[in-house]
Amino acid sequence: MNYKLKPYSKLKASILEVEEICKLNNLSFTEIRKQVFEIILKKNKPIKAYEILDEIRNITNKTSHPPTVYRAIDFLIENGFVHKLNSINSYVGCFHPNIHKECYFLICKTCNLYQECCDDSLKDRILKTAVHNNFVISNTTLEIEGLCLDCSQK
Amino acid sequence: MNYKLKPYSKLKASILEVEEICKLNNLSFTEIRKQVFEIILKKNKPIKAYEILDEIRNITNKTSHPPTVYRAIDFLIENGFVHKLNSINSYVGCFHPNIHKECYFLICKTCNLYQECCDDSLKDRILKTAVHNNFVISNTTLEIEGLCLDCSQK
DNA sequence: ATTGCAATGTTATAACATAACATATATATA
DNA sequence: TATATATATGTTATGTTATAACATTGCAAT
Repeated sequence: MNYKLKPYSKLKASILEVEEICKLNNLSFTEIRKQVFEIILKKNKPIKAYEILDEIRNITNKTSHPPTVYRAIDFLIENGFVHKLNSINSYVGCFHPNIHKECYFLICKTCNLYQECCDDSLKDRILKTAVHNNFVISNTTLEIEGLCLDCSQK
Repeated sequence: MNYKLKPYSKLKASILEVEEICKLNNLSFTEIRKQVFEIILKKNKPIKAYEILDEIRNITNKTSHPPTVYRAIDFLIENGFVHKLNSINSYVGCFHPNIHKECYFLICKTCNLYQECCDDSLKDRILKTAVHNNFVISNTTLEIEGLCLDCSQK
């Protein structure tokens, strides 16, 4: 059955999913990594590294430092649980960690909400373009900035 | 006739073309802006802002500061003469300043060479994806990192 | 000539990210 | 179980990228 999850459950489900993936692949989903992942998911919008750092400090009451956060982010990105949006130096959780590492993004300039758009024909088109240019892709950044439906109607 | 230009002429041609565009559109292509543009073109690879700054200091024998460079870059980007590659915080000259502001890029991880790929069907596909998501595009970042033909054969 | 505006100069600092080394914790192996 | 090894984290310092804010200059319009 395909029922909707409440936001809270959705967050919890994502974490459980990632825990599962890590277990299966022998990756250590440590406390810090879990905290950072949860912070990113909770925000539900692109979040900055130093914003995460502030959160970590709040949660743990410790004087954490940038490398702590950046290392956790690196781990999460490497394993496809989080993506970086280069155009705005921010990080977002991945909605389909099981399916793919690469995503394309629509980012609303006004409300900051983002959508992953994992359109296969787009992916295909990009691949074809690369092939046409004799180019071997290792990593694609596609970020579309603009206005979402709600904001474009205001 | 469609003959090739020597690199020097090509650079000069680009500068003349931009001068022309500026004249027609009443934009002031000042000395600094011209210098920065020329430095970017000469490098012929993605170049960093502080690299440009060093060059400017060399050329002018003055103690120039970051804002000088960033302002010039802003001007050049705004008017479509230069693009920023967000994934590597670098800048490149635009090959078709007359035709469009948006370009897509193939960036070789090994030799750093880049190609603009202004494939219409790709552009079309991106637009369709946006429309499908009720999204109004203002700005698109598409950067494909990987290996160019030469480097992939080594 | 004077006013206004666009461009540049200058100082300082904000925002983003990593190097390098010390310490702790987990895991594997004898 | 003790020891070695690798992995993860703590900590300090610094590197890199970018902008705010205000002063000055130079040109253009009235």
